Amino acid sequence: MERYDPIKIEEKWQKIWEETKPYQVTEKPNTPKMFIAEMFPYPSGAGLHVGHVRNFTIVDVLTRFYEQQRLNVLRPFGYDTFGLPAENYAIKTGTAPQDVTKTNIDNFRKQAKRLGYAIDWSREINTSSPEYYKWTQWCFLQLFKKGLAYQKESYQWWCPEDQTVLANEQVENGKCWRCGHEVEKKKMKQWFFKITEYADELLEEIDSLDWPDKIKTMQKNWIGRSTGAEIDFEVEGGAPKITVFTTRPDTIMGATFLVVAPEYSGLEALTNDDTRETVLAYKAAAVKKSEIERQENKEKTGVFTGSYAINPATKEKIPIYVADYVLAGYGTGAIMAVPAYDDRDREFAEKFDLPIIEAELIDRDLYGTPKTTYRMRDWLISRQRYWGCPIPIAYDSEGEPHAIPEDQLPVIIPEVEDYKPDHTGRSALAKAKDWLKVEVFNEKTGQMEEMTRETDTLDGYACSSWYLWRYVSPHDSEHAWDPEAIKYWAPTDIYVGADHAVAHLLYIRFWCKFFADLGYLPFREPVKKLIYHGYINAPDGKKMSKSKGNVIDPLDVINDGYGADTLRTYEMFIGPVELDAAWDPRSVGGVYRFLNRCWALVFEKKERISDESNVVIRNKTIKKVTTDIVKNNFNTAVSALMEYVNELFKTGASNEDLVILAKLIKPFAPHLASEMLERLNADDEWPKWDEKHLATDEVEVVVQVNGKLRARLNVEKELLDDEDAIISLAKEDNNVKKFTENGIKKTIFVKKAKLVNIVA
RNA sequence: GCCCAGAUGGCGGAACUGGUAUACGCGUUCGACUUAAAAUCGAAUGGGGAAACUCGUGCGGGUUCGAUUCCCGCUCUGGGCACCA
Repeated sequence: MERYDPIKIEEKWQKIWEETKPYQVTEKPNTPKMFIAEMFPYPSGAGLHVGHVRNFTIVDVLTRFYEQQRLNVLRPFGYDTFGLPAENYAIKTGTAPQDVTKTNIDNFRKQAKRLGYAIDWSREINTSSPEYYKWTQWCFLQLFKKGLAYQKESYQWWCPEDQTVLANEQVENGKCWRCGHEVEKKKMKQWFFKITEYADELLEEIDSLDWPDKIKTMQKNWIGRSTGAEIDFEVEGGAPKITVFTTRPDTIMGATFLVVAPEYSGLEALTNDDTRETVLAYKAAAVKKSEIERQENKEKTGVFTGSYAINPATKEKIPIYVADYVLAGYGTGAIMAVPAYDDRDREFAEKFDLPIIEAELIDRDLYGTPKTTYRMRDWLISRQRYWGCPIPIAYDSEGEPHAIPEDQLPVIIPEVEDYKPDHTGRSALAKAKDWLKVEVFNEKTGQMEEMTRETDTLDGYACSSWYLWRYVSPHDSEHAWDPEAIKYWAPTDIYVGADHAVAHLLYIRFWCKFFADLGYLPFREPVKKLIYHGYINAPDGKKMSKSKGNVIDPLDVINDGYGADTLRTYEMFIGPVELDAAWDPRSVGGVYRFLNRCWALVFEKKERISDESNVVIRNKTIKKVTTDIVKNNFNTAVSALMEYVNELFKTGASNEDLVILAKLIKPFAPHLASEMLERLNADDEWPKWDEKHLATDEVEVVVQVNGKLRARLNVEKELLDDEDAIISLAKEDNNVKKFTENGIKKTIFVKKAKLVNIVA
């Protein structure tokens, strides 16, 4: 008797898929398409972890499900390869990041193939390959040409450990998202993408997206639109007027002082000989404070600048303070303080003994001009790192930036000896002296000129802001994406991931809108449906980590003899897709037993019954599994299959029963299903259910008295249409009679629930 | 502090649109097979009770013939944001 040997059959089918390439697709104009992708992985040296497997398997289940329905399904794969881990490894060992990356990609590819994913391997992309980042640079230049990539000198988050600036989104609790070191503020000239240009559209289109509410809310909060007004305050003694932003212009009668941020540009002009020293010292201290320090100590601090402003409503003379509770990057960096209406202002007023006036409210538009501001800032994209996409810019002798012409792309990352950034604040690219010099046409002088290249590289998020579109024509050397192919495949129908709720998912929307405006994309939202799945924790419920020694390696699970099908099916069965789950080795065994039973039904139990015997459960199971997969209830889809198999064990199985089983299980356990289908001599086309076979001839009607279950009646299906007959049957039941001795007030029959409730 | 999500057996979790709470899996117990064990197969399994029955979905109220589901008020847990004027 043949035993279920997953290792053997998985090897067999993986070899077949490698040779026949059944998942390689091309545009078929008359066939409906489906474009499904996961958030592509960063290929670490550790290889796939169980979270990757959950991510990729969700995509695979959907891919196979729609493929079995004969849709034209694009399911590509790629690697997000720029970034610090490879670079830090390079610094430590002297190995080129290019080489480390290649090794890791090879390993990831091998492991993904071992899991039997239905990937179109001809479309693999790698963000650090020159043929890819050439087009990342092209994207940058489009933004640059439209003025949406620009330079600005400002205070920025700086990670002293990684020697680079960070975007707002990359600072978590005042610490660098990569190394965990506390970040500082540093004044630098940096490149930005003007995402705020699209703030309104990014906000307003959120509601129309088929995305989890959690993510939608996070994005709305992140953009943080607030409407209010800007109000000018004249300053006594000739210093420039101060414009404040407020959401409560109606409270101006109660504004008893002004506060400006430490980084406020006109700060020094507000000081006098007596206050200058203290004010500048306060500023220096505030700027130096780490984010952690700011958060830990929320006690209000500040100093008087020495100047007074005139409240335009009351004409009163009010003092101007500098305090770090006012943020330079929001609004105008200056506020009117209304201690009677604002808790923070009150705190400050109490501490510095400033007047608190419960003044009357006035018309909002009397003294200000309406203004909308956003919490979201422009996206800082410069990184002082070696292992990133070089920014295709060169500077002339005046320090003015010029685009590297598109026909000179890609700007290849130069080879250097030492990948470490030096302490000039420039990346290791600055060490490639020959590379730094480039001849570029200067449109101002009308001449070719030797210029100096930009040494910053792009934030890795730039590379992942357009990769979904690259998948449609990954080897196109003429375009970032082919205009015809993008029309057929994009936008992405289903996108699956577990991270990047604001950053990546906001950036990709921003670029989509930008390129739609340029006419390169025929849609304005890149992702129709987003599946945001939970993490998988260790059996002890804690996060898996190398240091805790509680990491489950998916390849170990496979090689222990369970095989890829068990691993895949288990991870779909582990719980609701959106929730975190804890790994349970014993449940893995349960899933393995289930697959064994599927095998046994086909290969060990040879007696077959008639196709009619199980027609009801068969149709029910088809319906349940189909609708569950559409709703992404993968755990209950697997449960339904388990129930079906348990039933087939009890009743025996017909040939048709087994064919249906194999087809339904294929998205989860494709190797086993292929083996079963081969034996049963059937194709894998997704089955349809027939509504008329969803109920048996005899059905059970539940009888309640006062909402409590008192009897069950078995009646002919047709009798459900006869309410009076059912109710009299129910009343005749002996147990029901016992509870209705004192008379019946009312009866309720619910046909759909097959339920009678008698109110006694 | 603000916003979001959640709380169901010993455990992970099911439950359509307000209609039989605990599907499925794990664990446990018993039985079959075996010299034995493992594997496999079968049965039982929310608490109390001999049973009839009764109590049960975080807590307290409410609406309803009927509430895990809807409403009000709490508690706790997870996540996000956090001096955004």
